[in-house]
Amino acid sequence: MLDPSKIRKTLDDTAAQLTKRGFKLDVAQVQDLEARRKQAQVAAQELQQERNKRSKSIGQAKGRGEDIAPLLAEVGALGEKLGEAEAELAAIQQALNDILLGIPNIPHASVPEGMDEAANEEVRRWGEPAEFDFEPRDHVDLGESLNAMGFDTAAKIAGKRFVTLHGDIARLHRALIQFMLDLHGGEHGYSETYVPYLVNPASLRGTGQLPKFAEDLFHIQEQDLYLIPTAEVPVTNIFRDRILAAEDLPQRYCCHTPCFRSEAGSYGKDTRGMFRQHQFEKVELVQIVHPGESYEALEALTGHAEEVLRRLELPYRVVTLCGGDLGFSAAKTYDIEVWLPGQDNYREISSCSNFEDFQARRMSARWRNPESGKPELVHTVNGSGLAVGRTLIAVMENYQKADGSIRIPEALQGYLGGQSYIGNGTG
RNA sequence: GGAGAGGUGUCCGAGUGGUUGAAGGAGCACGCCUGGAAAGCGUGUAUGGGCUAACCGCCCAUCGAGGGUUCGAAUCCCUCCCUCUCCGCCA
Repeated sequence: MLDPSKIRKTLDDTAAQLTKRGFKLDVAQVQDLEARRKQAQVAAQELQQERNKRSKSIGQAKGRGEDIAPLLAEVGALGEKLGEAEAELAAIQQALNDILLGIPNIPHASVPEGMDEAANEEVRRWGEPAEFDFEPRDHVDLGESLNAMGFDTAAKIAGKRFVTLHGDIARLHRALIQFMLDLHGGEHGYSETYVPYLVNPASLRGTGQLPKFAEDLFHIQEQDLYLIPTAEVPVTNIFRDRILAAEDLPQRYCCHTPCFRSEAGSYGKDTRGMFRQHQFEKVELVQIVHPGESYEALEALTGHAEEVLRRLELPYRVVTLCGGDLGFSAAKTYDIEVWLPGQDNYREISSCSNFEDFQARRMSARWRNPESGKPELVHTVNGSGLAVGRTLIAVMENYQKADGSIRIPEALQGYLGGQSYIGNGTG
């Protein structure tokens, strides 16, 4: 959420900044509601003040043993008028709040102009895509020939966009999780965390998935709980309604969870394989930082995610998302894209974002600034480090051999009892 | 799941309808005292919002959440959430 008083004071400027991401703010509507809010709020508060004064004097009269009947008569229809004024104010505030909750974050000045991914800017590239002296296969072919991936089986058990993994591929999948957690926890200074996979609506409102993006989530009606679409939701909400001491910043968490997404808006997109699934594993990096340090934190966090790919020796590039491609809550996002020989393309494997105070305001996550002595909003930064399913795909496709076997990256061999190949081949 | 107890400010804790935004204590900040410190004494110390160009100031809201009763609710009633104790069940 943007700062309501700032929107009020710099409405036109705010609207102009939002056009960078293709969002049209209805300035006239906000102005109208705001004017009505002001009028209604002043009216309601004056009536409340009147009520408070009279009630107090009734109490005082009663304390002195006087007859309060005439005072009660005087109050008359005040209560009714007050009720009406409060109801009117509540309705206006509700309407205003609905609009406010639906306004996306303002893109940072360094975010490139543009409306779709074609306008994203590549900032760096690492590694060279390997040359194969045979036609490289994609992970679906590889997985099925190894009898290690079951798309049909998963469809039978659950439905489309699920997978079963077996044997060494399942072990490799698990090893990737361990490897990532050890790297971020052990070397990058993140504290490993375990969280609920079901969350309440307030948590999703805090990070920005609700109220606008309910159709992307799996919802459990009976208890009104949602399956998490990313660990970002439960981890960031650890700090909802909290005030941290200055010395508690920054907070850095790494967290492995499954993620659940309905993929409602992506029918027919990436339907082959396990690139886009309803359920996937991810190791998430989350930082709660001093507002002056969030952009340094974003650079550092992106570097931490990249380090996973460097250790696995997987070629990748980093792009800055343009305004139109930016997620709802983000002020700036770097996508990390890994090379996939099966698609002959770089594909997203991590998304690292600075949300500035957008999420913090929604969830009232604050720190006490010693300079002012007052609670002020923190900044939140997070990113995937990395999406595990996609990393598995990348390892399989980049490390495949002509006979369909897969070499295991050196960084992972220790997690697999020293094993160096998966499959029938010896290399 | 059954029975009971409870959720108050940074923390502990009083308050069961009326000058209570909230006693008292702890903590913290500043001042006095001291050679310095401790102790002692004094003062201050919630959050959100509105009016205002802004400061000062004034006002409104908030005692788990949401409704209700009342001129007036932290206090009474209802619903929900959470915590604790005992019993049952259980990975």
